[in-house]
Order: sequence, then structure tokens, then C-alpha cells
Amino acid sequence: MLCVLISPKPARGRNLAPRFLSTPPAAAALATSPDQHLPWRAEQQQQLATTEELRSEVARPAPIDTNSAIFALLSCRSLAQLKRVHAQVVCTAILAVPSVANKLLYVYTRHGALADAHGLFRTMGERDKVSWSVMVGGFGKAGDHRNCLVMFREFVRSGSRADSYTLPAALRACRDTSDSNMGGTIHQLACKVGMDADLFVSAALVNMYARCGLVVDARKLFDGMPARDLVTWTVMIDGYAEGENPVDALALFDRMLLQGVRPDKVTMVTVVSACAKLGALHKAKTVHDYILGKKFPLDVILGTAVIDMYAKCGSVDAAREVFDQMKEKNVISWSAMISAYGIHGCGKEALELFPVMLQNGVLPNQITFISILYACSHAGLVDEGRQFFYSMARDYNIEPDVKHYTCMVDILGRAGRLGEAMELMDGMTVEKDEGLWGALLGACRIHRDMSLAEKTAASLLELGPKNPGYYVLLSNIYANAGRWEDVAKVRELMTSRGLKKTPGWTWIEINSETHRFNVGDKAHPQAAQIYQMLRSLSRKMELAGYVPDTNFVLHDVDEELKAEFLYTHSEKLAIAYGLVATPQGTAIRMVKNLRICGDCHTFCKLLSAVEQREVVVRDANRFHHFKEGSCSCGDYW
DNA sequence: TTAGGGTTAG
Repeated sequence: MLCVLISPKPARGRNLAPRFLSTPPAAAALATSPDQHLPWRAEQQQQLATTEELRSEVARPAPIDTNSAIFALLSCRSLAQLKRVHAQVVCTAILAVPSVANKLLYVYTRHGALADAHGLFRTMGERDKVSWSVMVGGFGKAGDHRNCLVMFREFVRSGSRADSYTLPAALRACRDTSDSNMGGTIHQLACKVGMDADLFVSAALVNMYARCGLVVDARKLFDGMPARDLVTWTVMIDGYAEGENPVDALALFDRMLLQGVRPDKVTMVTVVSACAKLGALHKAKTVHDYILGKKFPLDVILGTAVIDMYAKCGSVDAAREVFDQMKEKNVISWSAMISAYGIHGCGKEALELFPVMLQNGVLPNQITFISILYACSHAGLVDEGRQFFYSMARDYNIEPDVKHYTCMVDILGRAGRLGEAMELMDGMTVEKDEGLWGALLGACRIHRDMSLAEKTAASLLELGPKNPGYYVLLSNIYANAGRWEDVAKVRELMTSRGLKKTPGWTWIEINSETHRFNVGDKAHPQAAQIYQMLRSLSRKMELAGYVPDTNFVLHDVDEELKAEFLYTHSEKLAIAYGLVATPQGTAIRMVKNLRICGDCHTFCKLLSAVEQREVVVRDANRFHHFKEGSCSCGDYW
């Protein structure tokens, strides 16, 4: 076939059926390639002609009817195969049948061949709603949001009414580009054409607003909907979970159940992921029991979500149990388990899993290496980390990106090898971002390297970081050195850039309920008991040798006041409540939104011995398991 | 000839 289409002269030695002589326009388009007019290309074609002619005898397109064409299109496994069927369709002149042409368009988009699909679309004589929606949806699914919206606009301008296929596709493009302005415009259009109450459109609208960070607008829309289906509930739950509001996500799920709506597997994945964000082990077990009770199969997606949930709720053992039970595992499941070990400081276990993954025929990807390097970093495995870092490109053809460099700088920096970290950064070709400089600055804090800290901070501040954490880090470094004027300057810079320090909070799960504490919080109904417990605890702890480490208080105030600040840190209030509300011997499990403070870390270690309690803290970076006076992080965090 | 669609894991 190819020979007939590309050969400039009549083929020799065979009779061509008349249909091959008059090449239809679409078939000509098929043979077009951008470089076909280049001289070397023409020469090459001449040389290839004989072989291709022979081949074409075998591969000559056979006539095909409409039904067989649709069946053949749906069974295409490769783009080459698809192009052969396309040629058959062209030769049989059934491209004029809309269902065939549209199916062809659709299958091209499914193979990610959007240029081919678009080429065909442009030459199609008759384009109906399906052709348009295939193109709008095709560009969207391929991640080409711009062309998705261009097609949508063309569709609307062609005088067609936006429908329940094209509107959700266009809204998804807005969601994926976080363009709530465009999303709002499309919302108005949906209202204008009376499509806003359609279930597909309204689910897409709720999803778009929520994922663009406008959860309140999403909820208003959700509450005002005349009808809701499972997907609408699911996207709203997901909106809360993704918006870092897992409490509302889980509350909405409970409400959904109360209203008699039965969740499906996708809803459960969303709920499990909300639970992972929350970090409450009791709740995690309840959700897992629900999944088992309702007999949802733990397939690769739900199973992986459950692994991640248990890991982030503090039980790496439960995560491993689920991992072992899963029949099908992909690279995401393996990476989730490696990451689970990593955040719990079990570097050895994480690294042991890597070769097992390979033995199971699963190849690592970029994220697997981030999980591995993270595990090395939090277990102090410098040499191992370095080996993995260099093996990425060499053995797996995965070029390290800025995140991998950040992990590596973290590994070297924490281990005190600041010079090596700098060297690595000097030699990198990928663009440096604030996270990378932040990692180096963190290392400067740990090893008190004032001069490098200043240089690093200069580069960091030049990038204009949006994360208040980096300013606080720098301010901490100055405060530790007693440079209060510089502390004030950093604070001023933060204010001028419109940033505020993220307030620290800790919550603790008691009897399946979470209780949240801020610094100096007195809002809890049992506040009196909590503060009384804190006073008796501090006496006991000081007798056992605890000395408040006032270096962690950064206000320029006297020592006595500093100690008072320390005692009302949210971590300590949560611990005190844990002691008040749970029987002796029960583990105390907490989640903190920021990194645990150094003084609270010391406090937890001592408390685990004095009170004979296991204390588990998830902070913004990792888990700390305190037991009998020491922490699983080995004071290395 | 009735094709195309909204939600999910590290």
C-alpha cells in the first residue's frame, strides 16, 4: 500500500485495481510526511520502491465493510495497524460513513495520535457533534489543554450547542490548568444553553471549581444541584481531600452514606486518600473494614491507595500486609511501599524492596527514585543514595530532575557533606528551584554553617519563595546566632511579600475523634485538666532531667518567658490531652502540620521512657516513633 | 450510522 501512495511512477509488473489509481484525498494525507520533499528523502524512496512494492503485494488493503471496519478499528493494537485499517477504509470509500469516520478519529486520539486525528478531522466533509466532541475530548485527554479549548471554541463558533460531552471536556482542561476564569466563562455558557443541570456538566463544574481551589464555590454548586449522582458526591469529597481538608471530606462521605448513596470503587479510593491525608489510624482501620465488608476488590489502584493510607496513618506493618495481599502490583504500588518505609525511617527495608521489584518484572520510574532517595536521606544512607542517584540515568535511562537533586542535596547536607552538596549543585544542568535551595539551607541550619547559609539564602530569596517555611528557616538560623536585627529583616521581607508564618497545630486521635491544638490553645473543653496535666508532667520531666531548650523559641524575650512558650507548644498540649484521655500504656498518636520542634522532640523521647508510652508523631516530613527514651529517626530528621 | 462523556493510587 505504501508503495502505491509514495511511488512517483507507475508500479512495475503488476495490475493495479482501479481504486488504487485514484488516490482519495484522505489517503494522500496519510502518506504525507513533513520531510518527504527533502532531496535525500526522494532518493531514499526510489531505492525503497522495489522492496515496498513487493511488500505491498502482501499488505494491499482488502475491501472492508462498515461493521468489519468498526470492529477492526476497535481491535487495533498499534498506530501502524490503525493506519492500515485507515487505508482499507479509504480504499473502500466508507470514510463518508459518519460512524466509521468518527470511530477512526476516536481511535487515533486513543493512540495519542492527535496530529493524525486532527488531519483527518480537517479533511472530513461532514463533521457532526460526535466528531467535535472526539477532538475536544481527545486533545484534553492527551494533555493538550490549549488545543482542547481551541477546538471547543471553534465548535461553539460553528453554531453548535455545547453539550454534555464537549462541556465536561473543556471544563477538565480548565481544571488541569487551574484556570478558574476560563472555567467560570464556560460555566456561564453552560447556563446560557441550559446545560448546567446536566449531571455530567455539573460534576465537571464541581470538580473544576474544587480543584482550582474554590472549594466554597464548588460546595455552593453542589448544594444547589437539583439532582446529584455518585460522581457528583465523589468529586465533592475529592475536592475537600485535595484541598487539604480531609475532615470535611470524610464528613461528606458519612453524609452520602446516610442518604443511602452507595459508593463505588472510585469513591472509596477518594475516601482512602482523604484518610491518608488526615493520618488517623483508627479511622483508617474503619475505612479498610468498610472496604472489606462491602467486598470491594483490592485492585491495583484501591490497594495502592490503602498502602499509602496505612503508611501515612503510622502503620507501616499494616501497609506491608496489604501490599503482600495484592495480586496485581504496578510501579505505583511498589513506589508507595518504598515510600512507606522511607517516611518511617526504615531505609534498609526500602532498599531491599528495590531488587525484589525488578525481579517481579517491574521497572522503576522517576517517582520510584524519589521514594528511594527520600528513604536514604531519612536513614542517613549516604553511599547507597549516591549509588542510586548515579544509577538512574546509567541503568534505567531516567534523567534526574530537580526533585532528585533536592533529595541528593538533602542526603549529603544532613550528613554534613555541605561541600559535596554544593559541588553537585554547581554541576547540575537542570534549573534550580526554591525547594533545592531550601534543602541546602536546611542542611546549613543543622550544621550551623553561617557563611553558606547566607549565600544560600541570597539565592533562595532572589527566587522570591512563596513558602513561608523558608523564611522561617532563615529566621531560625539568624535567631540561633543571636542576630535579631537580621531576624527582623527576614520578617519584614515576609510581610512585604504578603506572606505569613503558617501557624503550627497538632491533632491527636482519641476514640476515633480528632482533637486539634494550636500554640497556647485553651479552647478545648478539657483545657483545665490538660494544663494541670502539663504542669505535673513538666515537674516530673524536669526531675527526670529535661531542660527546656530555649533555642527553639525565636522571640527575643527573656528565658523564663521562652520556657513558658515551649510548654504550650501544640505538640505538648496534644500529649497532655493524650495522657488525660487514654488509659496508661496506650500509644499516643499525633499529627503535626509543620516539622516537629527540636525541644518537643526531646520532650517526647523522655516522656516515652518516663510515662512508659509509645508516642508516634507524623510531622510535615516523616514519622517519629518514640519508645523507651529514643526515637526511630535517631535524632536525624 | 447513533459513534463521543464527568470521578481514582505513589
